[in-house]
Amino acid sequence: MLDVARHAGVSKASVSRFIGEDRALLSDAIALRIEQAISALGYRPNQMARGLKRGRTRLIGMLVADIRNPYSIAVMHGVETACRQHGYSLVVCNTDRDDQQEAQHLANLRAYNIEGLIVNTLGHHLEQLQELQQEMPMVLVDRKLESLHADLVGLDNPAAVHSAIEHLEQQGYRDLLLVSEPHDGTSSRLERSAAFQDEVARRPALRGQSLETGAALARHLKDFLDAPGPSPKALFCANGVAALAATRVLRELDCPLFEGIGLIALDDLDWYPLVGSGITALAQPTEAIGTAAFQCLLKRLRGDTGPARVLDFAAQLMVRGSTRKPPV
Amino acid sequence: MLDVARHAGVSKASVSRFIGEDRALLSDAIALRIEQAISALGYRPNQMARGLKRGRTRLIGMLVADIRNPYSIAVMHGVETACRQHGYSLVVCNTDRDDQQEAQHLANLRAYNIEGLIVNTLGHHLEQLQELQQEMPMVLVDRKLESLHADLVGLDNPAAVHSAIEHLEQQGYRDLLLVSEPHDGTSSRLERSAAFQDEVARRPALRGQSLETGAALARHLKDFLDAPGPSPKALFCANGVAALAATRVLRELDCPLFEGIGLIALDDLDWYPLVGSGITALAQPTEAIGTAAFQCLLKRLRGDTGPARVLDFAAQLMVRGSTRKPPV
DNA sequence: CTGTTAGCGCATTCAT
DNA sequence: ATGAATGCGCTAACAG
Repeated sequence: MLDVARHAGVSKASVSRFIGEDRALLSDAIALRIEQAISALGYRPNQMARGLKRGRTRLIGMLVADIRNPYSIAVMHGVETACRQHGYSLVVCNTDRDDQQEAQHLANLRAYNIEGLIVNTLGHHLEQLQELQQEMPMVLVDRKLESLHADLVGLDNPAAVHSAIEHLEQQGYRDLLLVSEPHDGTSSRLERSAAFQDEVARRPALRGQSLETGAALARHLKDFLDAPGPSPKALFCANGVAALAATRVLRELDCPLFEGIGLIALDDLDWYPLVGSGITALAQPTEAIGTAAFQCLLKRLRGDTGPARVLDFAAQLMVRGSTRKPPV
Repeated sequence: MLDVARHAGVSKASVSRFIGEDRALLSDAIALRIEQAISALGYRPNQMARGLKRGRTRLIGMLVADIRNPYSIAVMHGVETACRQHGYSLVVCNTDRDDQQEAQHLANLRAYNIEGLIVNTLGHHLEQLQELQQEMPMVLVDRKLESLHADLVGLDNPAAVHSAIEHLEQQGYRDLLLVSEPHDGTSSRLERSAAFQDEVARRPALRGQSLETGAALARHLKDFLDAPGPSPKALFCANGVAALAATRVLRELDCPLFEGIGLIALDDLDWYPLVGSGITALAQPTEAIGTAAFQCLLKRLRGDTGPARVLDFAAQLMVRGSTRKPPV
């Protein structure tokens, strides 16, 4: 910076003003000389130093539970795009669903003076999160934590489950099985599970049970298929991971996809059309969710101190073969 | 920090030593007092300031062409794990295959004083990359850029293609079609394409052509299927994206998967077993590739100035239904 | 072993 | 409209 100042025959202060938002205060002559000096020397301001001085690092942090989950990726893509459009950079931390890593990453993010945080993890370490929230705005994605009073962005789970069940019932399915990943406290899983019970309870024609993925999935699924009861049967997979696991098991059981059994999944993955007659899905507007999460943060950064917002997005039903031909 | 120093009745320097690697120089008594003061005040050192002073930010940058490509995610997961194990944090920048965004992100990464860079992009902006390479170590993943003299980590493409063609030939396929994404200069695509031509040329029994994904894919693929010629026919998809596109088209053409035609894909995705009779694949050791990329960087950061290394990993053949029952 | 001093690169008073 | 001076939080050289 000193080099630039000397090269332009001005003071560091003027260069600083040129770099920052005070460019209007400079005379055209000086601004021009600085601009030339900058490009002549290939000068790039050091963001670390700027951040240190102003307290604004232009950095947003995002805590992700499972980076290999396509949902997380899609949301993160939305967040990153929005960040860039507003001059922010995104620091992504993946916890691999590990509590210790979550703690470690939270500490790191704070050490790097991020200006805001987007959280999509288990949200254990409540104290740490609360501390962080004193220092910076925070928004929860797909996770509700009542005690945190943070902005919430996610799917309208009851509505999504409603359309799923409604669709299954209309298509003639009568015996439903909810397949989810283990309930580890993730609010969206609980919500979907509760909504499922609820929907089934209010429809006399339907029967509904639920199951968790895991080692015993194959056995339990077989039991479900073999058991007598109302028919036809259908699976409702609560997310992409569950859908993958369930479909895998169906194949292992030599169950023709999807003649003996229906299937609908929450989350729409790019390969769903390719499996069997195609997997019916409820697509989440992941890009919009990501964008909204960043927008929330931005509003807070700009001084909005209103009450915590809750943004619920709607899922879109994509009908494919897996719910189209219920056996009689 | 000053607070901690006062609370412990010592100087900032001692606190600094405690924080950093000079802890051994402190007397037990003082170390203890500092430790207590730190936890009493909940003090966390500011990484920005440390980085500013020492020139070591403990930050690694990674430039990714397409964050929605599972290959990139898998490699990135490997890199991130390795980073964390060595106390580094990873800043990921996604360019969405856009040259301008690549330039922008490169500038940003420099501004944030990252210590090393992992590149998995088109690698246009050669000048910028070369400049950066003066300032920090750099490793290319799945991309060769001769003029850059950087460490290279990736797949042994000729060997991988060799096993693919070998497998197809052994299974009885005779007419092969390579499906890749458009050749945008990506070295791995070129390598795979060249290796394909090469392998086919040295096998008199085989015929080989190639095709790029895009709007005309469906028409071209139909032409291939309908055309007379040696038989049976098989597709070789050069990566996961191509495999998705090709399989989608096969379904649209009502081609039973995979009775009329064989298919093998480079990259193994989690849903391959579920499509038709299963998609045969060559799995890349993505986690290992990511780890190796970081290790290269680490060696350079520790002073290794030897010649550029080239690390080629081997793919592993996963045989599934798509190459198992060639029609007669 | 420990404290003092002097910056890292920049933004911001305060003068002018 | 511009420059000089001060300090952000920390580390490194030097003394002691």
